[in-house]
Amino acid sequence: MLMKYSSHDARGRTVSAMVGTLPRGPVDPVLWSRPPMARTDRGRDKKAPNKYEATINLRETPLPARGDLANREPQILAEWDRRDLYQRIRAARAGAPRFVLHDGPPYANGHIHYGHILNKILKDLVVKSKTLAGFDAPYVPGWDTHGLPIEMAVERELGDKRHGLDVAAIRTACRDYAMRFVDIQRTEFQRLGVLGDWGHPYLTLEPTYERAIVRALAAFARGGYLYRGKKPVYWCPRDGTALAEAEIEYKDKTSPSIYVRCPTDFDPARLDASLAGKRLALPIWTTTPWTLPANLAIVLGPHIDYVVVPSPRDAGEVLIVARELADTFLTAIGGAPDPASYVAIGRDQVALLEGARYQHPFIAAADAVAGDAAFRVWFADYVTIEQGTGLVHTAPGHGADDYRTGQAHDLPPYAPVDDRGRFTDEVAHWAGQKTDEANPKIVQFLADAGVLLNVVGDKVHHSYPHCWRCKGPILFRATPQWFLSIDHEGLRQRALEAIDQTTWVPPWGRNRIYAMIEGRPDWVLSRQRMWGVPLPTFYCKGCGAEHVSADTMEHVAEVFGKDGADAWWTHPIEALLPAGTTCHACGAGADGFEREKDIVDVWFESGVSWLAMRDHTPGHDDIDLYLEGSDQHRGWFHSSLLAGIGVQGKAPYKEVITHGFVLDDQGVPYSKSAIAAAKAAGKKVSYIPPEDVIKKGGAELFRLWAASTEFRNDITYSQTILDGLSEWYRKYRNSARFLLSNVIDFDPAAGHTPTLRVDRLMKSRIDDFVARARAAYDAYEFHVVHRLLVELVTTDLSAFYCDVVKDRLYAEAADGPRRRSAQATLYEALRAIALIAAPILCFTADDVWQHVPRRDGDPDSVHLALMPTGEAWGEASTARDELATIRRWRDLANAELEAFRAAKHKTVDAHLTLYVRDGGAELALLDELAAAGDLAELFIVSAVAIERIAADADERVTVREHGGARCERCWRWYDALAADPADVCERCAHAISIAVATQEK
RNA sequence: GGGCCAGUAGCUCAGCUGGUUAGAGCACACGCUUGAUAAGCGUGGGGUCGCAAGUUCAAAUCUUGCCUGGCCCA
Repeated sequence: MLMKYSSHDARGRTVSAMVGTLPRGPVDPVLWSRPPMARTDRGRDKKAPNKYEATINLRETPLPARGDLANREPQILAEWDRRDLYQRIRAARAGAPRFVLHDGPPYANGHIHYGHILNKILKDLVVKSKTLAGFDAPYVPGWDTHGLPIEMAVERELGDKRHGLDVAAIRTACRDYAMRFVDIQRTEFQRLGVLGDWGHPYLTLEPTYERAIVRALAAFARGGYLYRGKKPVYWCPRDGTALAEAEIEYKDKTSPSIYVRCPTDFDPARLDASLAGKRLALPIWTTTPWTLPANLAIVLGPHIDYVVVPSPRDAGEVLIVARELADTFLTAIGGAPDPASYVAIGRDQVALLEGARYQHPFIAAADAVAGDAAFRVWFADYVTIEQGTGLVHTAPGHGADDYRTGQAHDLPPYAPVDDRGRFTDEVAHWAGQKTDEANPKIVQFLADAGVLLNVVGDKVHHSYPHCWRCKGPILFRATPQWFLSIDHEGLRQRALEAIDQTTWVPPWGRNRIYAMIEGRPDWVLSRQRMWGVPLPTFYCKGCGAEHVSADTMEHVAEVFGKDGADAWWTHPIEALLPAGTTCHACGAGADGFEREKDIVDVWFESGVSWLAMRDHTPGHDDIDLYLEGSDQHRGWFHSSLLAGIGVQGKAPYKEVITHGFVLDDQGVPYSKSAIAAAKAAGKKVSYIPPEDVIKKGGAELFRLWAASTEFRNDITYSQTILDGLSEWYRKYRNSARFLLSNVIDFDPAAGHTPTLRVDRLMKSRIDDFVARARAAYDAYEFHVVHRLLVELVTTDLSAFYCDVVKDRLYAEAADGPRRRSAQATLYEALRAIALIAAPILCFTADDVWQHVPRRDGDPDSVHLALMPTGEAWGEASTARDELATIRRWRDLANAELEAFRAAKHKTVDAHLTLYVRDGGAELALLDELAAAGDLAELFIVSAVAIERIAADADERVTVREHGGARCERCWRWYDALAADPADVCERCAHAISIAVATQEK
């Protein structure tokens, strides 16, 4: 076998084969190996090839210079899939300490966006880093598949066809729709390199999941948390159905505009002495006269300034009104604005009105549904001074704000309007009439009663909610809903305690969710929809009694577990009830029951995912971590916590991590819609579709982006950032190539260790890096890992160690101790940067790993490997100090060499003199390095001399031409060269003889 | 309007419990190299630490207010 002057292409391979250190294990030639870089373009070099170049230890690496990630990532993914990498990791970590990250289910609707990308990659960083740290860290993705957006999308797709379909058929269409997007999103998530059990995700529409939902409800029912109450919802009187926020369209509408005075017996002199002897009335403004029969309170704003104005109709009466609205108010009721006549009322005096009684326009106090609590003045933040009077007519059964006020002051959500929008018999004059029919009659009635301040027929044109289906105006109306009581059995308190037993990252997450739980009202569980899991309750057709039974629910749960929630609509009612069920009130049998029509809030569904996982994937009973965007303090963290407390008495998680939102460089949320809106508003913004990035630079870029940013804050995304990350990627990849090409002939089993001082120092630096990177992974500080990697690769390896050690690697005898010592360090560096980067650069690190000479026990994928432990430099570290010394003197020398180079000299021609202060550790170190003959290498010059100077003299470096003779092989200058060949140095002569001898074997 | 959070060079990040001329990488400029070459090395410029008060011998670091932005509510 001859290789002495063989072609460049063959050389690397030949040497490698000779020492037998090609990567062991299966190597797929198509995927993992690329032809070595052709060097035929060398002919273009200005200089002729060095005659000794063939004896230099230049190796090739099969790792291509360019990532070509857009093409290679899919190949690598296919390879992972073919080798069943995820399941092999599971098998490899069987029995190891478990770490369970529980996936928050994205909604199965639409393609993934940047928020998803960030979230899934962060989760993958956790899972991969835990796996490399030795944990058994499974990842089972999930999807939220029920709910209104899907149901609405399906209704749109079906169009008029939906009218002929029964519930089961529509639900089937919803299921198909959801599954379509599960498949789409699964493909998109997998493309990001996220490893998980993609073949068996958890889905909220699976029968076992639906069973878990009902089981959780049963647990709450057993504890007595469920009750039926009333709450205002959007209601379409033509379709006879409740509507969700998303089903509302705002359109302009003309409505009556009425100002109504409500007299009080409150003495206005208490507001201001000048008002003594007057009567005070409260003017309210509304565009929905039909809600007046349900008026139970008037609300003022605590932060609004009020004035008292004279009534234009009645000299003995004064009206209180928001100062800002006084003029428009008086104009509207036919008076003349006269600021001089206004009496400003201090906030403290206005506050005296709290709880004051007023007289309803047409209902006597004795007839009030709320008894003594009705018809009083309260204060609330939602009062504005945009329109009206600054005094808000409040009907707890007909408005969301009104409802809250009602809750706060023991007022019922009174709504005497039926499903068709007709007044019930409770309403004296207009019973049976539709609200829009009754409106003008009510206005006339008010005028006749002398409480209308403006004139009959005043109108207002305003934006008003309409039904998305029939396009008609909607009502806000309290209807019966199922609630989960938050304060029953101390649920709220126990949830708050559980918050304090959970680790929140970042720590302020604790305060955020704490405040929300502390202040939240009861949970409205029911939704008037089809696409979900029914609330498993029944009603007795005979006596109307509710049947809310934990035993019945558990029975229903088992039915759902077998047949799915469709059973609610398809099975006979007897199949849904345990045998022998009777009405607790009248004793009627199962055939006398009817089933609930409402379904469960999807937040309750996702809130029990931890419970559903127990049946889905064994070993998920003990969840460590939830990781979602910070908006989930309100959402999933919140619902999961309450479900956890109610069902098992503790939170379903031990630790909760949140990340911020993806914003562009101007702070605009990075979503298609927000970017479009910002664009419309004249901002210079643009949206880069994720698929474009993947096509250009691969998903690895997204992973770098997610890892390099401090995710607990909001995260900026821009082309500039991607460009910067691409640069770093190239640096990483090239450095890995350099390392690979210089250890390709290194046999890890041969027992070489770093022996030279600088090699040992560098090995120590790598150990420190590894230890710190691991600590950063433990703290989920991926951006710190990223920074550590950048610092190690750019500063320590590329700019320092690799540069310095090149001479030894190339010029020393291939198997010489000085070269092996360097290789031993480079080998550790290579392993370290592959293993530490693996969670982040999951494709590239695995690619690199394929070419790393294997140690016994090394797996075929980096993701099956274990991270090294490393050893952090302590407070006092001689290695750190010594490296700092070397780097500092290099900096001093480099500054001097700048001028030397400017004078058309090469650095390697230089002879340096270091003027080092006597008596210190620095001098000792430099002396030692000089004695070992390693100093010239460190400065990449031909020679370095040391001069001792006084301890207070100025440190400096001088440079001059070395002179003498230049070695034709290593290009350094010497005082004398070798005898044979006569144009190289002694060292090179030796290396040549060894190389020739080896080749002739 | 309320709750929570953030604001350090063009970009991404350091800067611990307040203490020397605020650091690093990338980007930029200039130079070197051609044995990491669609690479590598060196040198250099660049920051009112969001703004304003205050506490202190001393503040990017503590306090207050304000501005800008985000999330969640209203």
